[in-house]
Amino acid sequence: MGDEKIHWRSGCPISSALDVVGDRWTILIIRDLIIYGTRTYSEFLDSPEKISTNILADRLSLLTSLKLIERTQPEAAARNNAFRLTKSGAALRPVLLGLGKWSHTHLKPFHADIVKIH
Amino acid sequence: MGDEKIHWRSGCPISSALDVVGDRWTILIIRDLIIYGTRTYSEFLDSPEKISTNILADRLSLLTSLKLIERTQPEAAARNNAFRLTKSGAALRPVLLGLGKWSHTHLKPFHADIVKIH
DNA sequence: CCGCATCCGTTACGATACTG
DNA sequence: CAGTATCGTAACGGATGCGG
Repeated sequence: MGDEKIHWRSGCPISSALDVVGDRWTILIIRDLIIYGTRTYSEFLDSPEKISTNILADRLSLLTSLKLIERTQPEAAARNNAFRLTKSGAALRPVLLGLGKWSHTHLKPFHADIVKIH
Repeated sequence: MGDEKIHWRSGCPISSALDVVGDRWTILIIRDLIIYGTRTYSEFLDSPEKISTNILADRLSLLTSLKLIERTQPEAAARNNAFRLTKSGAALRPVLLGLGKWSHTHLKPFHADIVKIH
């Protein structure tokens, strides 16, 4: 359920960051939290990229175990619950903004439909 | 071989950036170019994370077609060749530095062996 | 209903062997 | 040395089931 141990490929900090967020979906979940204020499981499912339920559950579990996100009411039932960023997760904001800016500047020739955030 | 079309999941710039560099290896190749001055195929293979030959060839081909990197001597034979960043690829530097900094600050509790770059 | 877990076909990865 | 071919394995992705 997502909390299987991470395989750290090296001691390089960039490599280690990718061992955590270096897949197609994890950063999108963090984007939803940082930029769009997404909070619940079904709100994440509504994002335009259409993550599937098992992947979402797996990543939420992993991000929780690494303390990038946490549940707003740890004691409450799942249906009443929501997620929010921790300081650690929120600290990824400049990275995401940098990615978005780079994308908008350098990927336009290959993907004309890229829009600006906000 | 790597230049198959990219599937753009949405118009979101962050999502689009991940459609290009959102896997475990692509950013490491760019890291090698930006931070360690790696230039040749065999030098990439020597990185501590040990990318395999087919993945490396595939990613180099993809990054070339998207003009994040280019060959230093396009006309020369493969064995005499090397890669370098284009402006577009080099523009990812702040993103990589941000990732490294985040990692060093927030991943230490889970991976004590993280070292600093340089 | 909502938040997952499970099943299962398909795709991507990763190690190794091999070729020009 | 710079790749390509092959093939076993792991991850993904969609459908569905199920408990609270």
